[in-house]
Amino acid sequence: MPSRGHRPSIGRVAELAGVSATTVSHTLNGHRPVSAATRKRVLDAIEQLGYRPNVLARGLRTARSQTIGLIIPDITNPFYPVLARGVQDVLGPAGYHEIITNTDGMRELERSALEQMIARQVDGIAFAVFHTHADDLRHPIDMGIPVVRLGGRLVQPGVDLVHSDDEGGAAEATGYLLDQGYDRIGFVCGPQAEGPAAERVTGHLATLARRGLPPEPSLIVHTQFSRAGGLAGTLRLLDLPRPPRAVLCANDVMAIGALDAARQRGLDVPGDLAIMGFDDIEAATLVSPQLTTMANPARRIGQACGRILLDRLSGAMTGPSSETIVPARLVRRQSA
Amino acid sequence: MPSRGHRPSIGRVAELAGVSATTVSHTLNGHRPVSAATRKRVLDAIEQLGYRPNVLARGLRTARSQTIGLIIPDITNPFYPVLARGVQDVLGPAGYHEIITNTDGMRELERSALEQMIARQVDGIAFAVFHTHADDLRHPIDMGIPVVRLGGRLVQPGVDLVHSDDEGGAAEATGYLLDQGYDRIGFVCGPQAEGPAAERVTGHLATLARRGLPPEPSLIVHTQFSRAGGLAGTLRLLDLPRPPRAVLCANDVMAIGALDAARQRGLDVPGDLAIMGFDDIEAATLVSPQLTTMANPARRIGQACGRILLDRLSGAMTGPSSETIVPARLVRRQSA
DNA sequence: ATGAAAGCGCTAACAG
DNA sequence: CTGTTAGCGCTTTCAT
Repeated sequence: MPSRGHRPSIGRVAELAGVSATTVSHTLNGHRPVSAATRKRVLDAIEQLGYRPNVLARGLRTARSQTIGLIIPDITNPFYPVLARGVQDVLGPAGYHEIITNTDGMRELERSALEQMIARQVDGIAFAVFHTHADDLRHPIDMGIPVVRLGGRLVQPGVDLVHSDDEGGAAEATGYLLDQGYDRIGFVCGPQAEGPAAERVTGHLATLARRGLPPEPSLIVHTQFSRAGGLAGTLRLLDLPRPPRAVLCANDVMAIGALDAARQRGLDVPGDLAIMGFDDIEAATLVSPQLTTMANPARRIGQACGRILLDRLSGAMTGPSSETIVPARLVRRQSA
Repeated sequence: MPSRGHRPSIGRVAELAGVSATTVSHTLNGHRPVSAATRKRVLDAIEQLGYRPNVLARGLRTARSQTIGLIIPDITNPFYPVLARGVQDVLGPAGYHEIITNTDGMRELERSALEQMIARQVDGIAFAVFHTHADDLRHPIDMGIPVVRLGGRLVQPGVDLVHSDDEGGAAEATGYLLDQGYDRIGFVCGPQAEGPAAERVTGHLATLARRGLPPEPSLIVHTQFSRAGGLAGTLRLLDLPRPPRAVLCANDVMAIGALDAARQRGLDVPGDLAIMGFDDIEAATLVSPQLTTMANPARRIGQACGRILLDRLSGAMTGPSSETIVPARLVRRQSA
């Protein structure tokens, strides 16, 4: 029975087993052969004392903390937990843990989070923040810490980039609606296309162009990234002289607002009006009718991030920077 | 400019500033006076080298890692990120970081997570897992690590307990509906009341009893904890000879199923049928009509947990174990 | 107001 | 196959 409130050290184990600390160390991490008899004595001592190797001490010695830092705006935003889980899918089995810091999008907090990560000797950093100057990442890069940036498009030496294919996703969504026979599609976008939303507009227009369809400026409305915004934007489209029979929204929350608009006008969805969202949030399956949407591949992004970090840490990857684009996936729910 | 790939140590700083490591240490954490002149030289050196104290090394010396472990089933379940954020609200400002482990509800993973936490020298553990034997927590307790259990009702020496007031919340919800003039209330519950759901049934019945209303067994239906379950359960209630005009569901997802049932039967909500949920998930505001519900105080629970951990770590709290019950909050959205 | 030295728990040369 | 020794970066007596 381990004694209360006291952590046994490798030395205590060695003492009890009648061997040196070195031998205990090697039985534990197999860096050199240990005789079966000795191994058993060591293992017994460990068992008896309830010994667990001190990861911090090991890290001090080996200069590897087996920890990676994840810096995000807000774990409460449902996108990030999934991302975090994706990172852990890959890094967890390799013995890494992650520490997460929320910045609420404040630059000062982002910066201090990075310094904290350095102070904690993280082996790698996953940085999921949109608006950051390249300068802010200088310190970790100079320290030789691998940094992966999640989202955004800024290519920067020393920083690997992973993001979803918003452009391709929107292009696919638009193509899907066109294939369903809707030749005029409304697009409900944010105030001014920023971040991923900009790429989504681009993708939408790209498909129209590729299919030889002239872009109608009146079919693209700018509004808020919210349920109310989606409602207002859709109503504007429905009030057009020749309203579209299908609307594509920049995200699911706006699409839910579009459903409100349809209900308000007594339109059947998708009979009278087809509505598509983007992201595949949980609520997409909880509204009626359920939303057809492009699944934002948060988990895959996290996994890709984890793999890159692992490759950097093992030396399997050495280039100055890479870019990984994870495809969005069409999720059909409205049988239009 | 800091040199690439090399972390300066306290010794390097001391050297550059022309003082001893001791003095650098003390300028940093103010454990003894340092002359203004010296302080400036040290700070300059730190700035120049881009030095950050190694938290791991400090922890090795002080036997405090400034880290707490959070063990949960799945960060992807929207309840837990909010909980985690609550914990950080309190612990973050005190200089603690948290490492999170997902167990997917598997006992073996829960156990190994606990051992990992010990190996990482966490200063405290927040354990949010329903079905765990008291035995599993023995090791951390024996090591003298404060453990807070989140959810569940098991009172155990050495383990502080924090959970939401599911019973009181359901009692309040029932009272609210009665106050609205609904004298017969249907309750849609899970297969067999387990976990928090059991307390919610208890609370519901308690209010009925308190108001002198006889319990009608037929008004309590058992079904699945899902949207489909909520739909089926509500239909069963609506098919009763004297159907209730109000239904209270054990969670929001089921309540959304209840909305489906109303729509299917052409009933206006809340005009013909009032529907209440429990938890206040994001989707509660995204369905139509929005759900009146009892907000599960995840963030408050996390904060309470953080405060307890902090008190235990500072020695401000010393009893063998405590129980904290965080009230659920009524969120009115259907103006019935 | 400042330094020297020891030691936290561990791993990795370097012996044998 | 096993042990001795040094040292990772830091804090903390004990001196001065």
